[in-house]
Amino acid sequence: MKYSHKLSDGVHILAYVDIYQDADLSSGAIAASIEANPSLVRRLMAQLVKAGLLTSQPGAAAPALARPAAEISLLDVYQALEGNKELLHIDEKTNPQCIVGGNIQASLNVAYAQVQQAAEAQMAAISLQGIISDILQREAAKH
Amino acid sequence: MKYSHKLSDGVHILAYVDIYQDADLSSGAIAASIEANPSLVRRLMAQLVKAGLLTSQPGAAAPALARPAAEISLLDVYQALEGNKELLHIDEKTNPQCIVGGNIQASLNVAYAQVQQAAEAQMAAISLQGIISDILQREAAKH
DNA sequence: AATCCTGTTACAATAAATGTTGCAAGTTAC
DNA sequence: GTAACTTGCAACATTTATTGTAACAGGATT
Repeated sequence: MKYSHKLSDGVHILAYVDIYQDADLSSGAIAASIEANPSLVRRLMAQLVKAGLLTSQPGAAAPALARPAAEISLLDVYQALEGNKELLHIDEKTNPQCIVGGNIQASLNVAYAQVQQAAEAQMAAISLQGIISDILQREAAKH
Repeated sequence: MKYSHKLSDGVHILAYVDIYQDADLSSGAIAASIEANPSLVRRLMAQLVKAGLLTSQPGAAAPALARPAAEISLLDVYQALEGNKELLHIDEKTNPQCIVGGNIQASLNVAYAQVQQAAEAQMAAISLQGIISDILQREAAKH
């Protein structure tokens, strides 16, 4: 399959809404920045709204962060857009009559959960505010 | 795309080789345990051999772990089969003329590298021996 | 010599992602 | 109040990384 960049695009949307809050915040404008199409942006925004990270108004291009960027973590965005999607994936079709095939799924589930937890702890430690500040610093450094 | 279970299948192969070392270790026998096809198993085994985790002999069904299972980590297997594949993926096509689009790739690269490192540290802490022991314990608990 | 095996390649099929299109319904400006 | 925008949602097409399948040269075993 293709690799997902929902998380990247989701962060992009939230950062855009924060940085350009006094400019055009239509899905078309944001899509131009992501170089994606407005429909995808609206799909992602709908998920961010549902997860309580963003507010929006039907009919009006007026999205806003639902809470301060410092209180939104990368993990919040990940879970909003990817749900409980695991980073690593079990092979769910193994031969149950084999010692290995019959038990490895359970064993790997434990191991993968540990990896997932480590990754999520790190994602929780990264805030949207940190990313926005980094973006603005990089922009300032260009001039 | 499909989700990759190369890592799961790779661990499966290594565990199988260790547990069934006195039985049939042909790619067909291992494939039957994974419920995959022998060609896939041979492809994965070739990568494990190249990475120095497994030994094999052309023409003879005689694979063996290249070093003790306690000295093979989940990270070793991951890197053998997935190379340097990142768990999270940047959107590489953003508008460089936008403050967000022009800088977010670099910002997210840093953030994602931190997440990757946390996940890899956890993978490094999980040994093949640990997984094999867990498999054998689960099997024993069935009776 | 016959039969199995590995190692490798090329191509087909599958599945999860994004792209595209269309439209009902809300909002704003005039 | 109507024209021109917007969001929100759904259906379908396209893309692409994966696994599946088939074929075959060459080594190993009996």
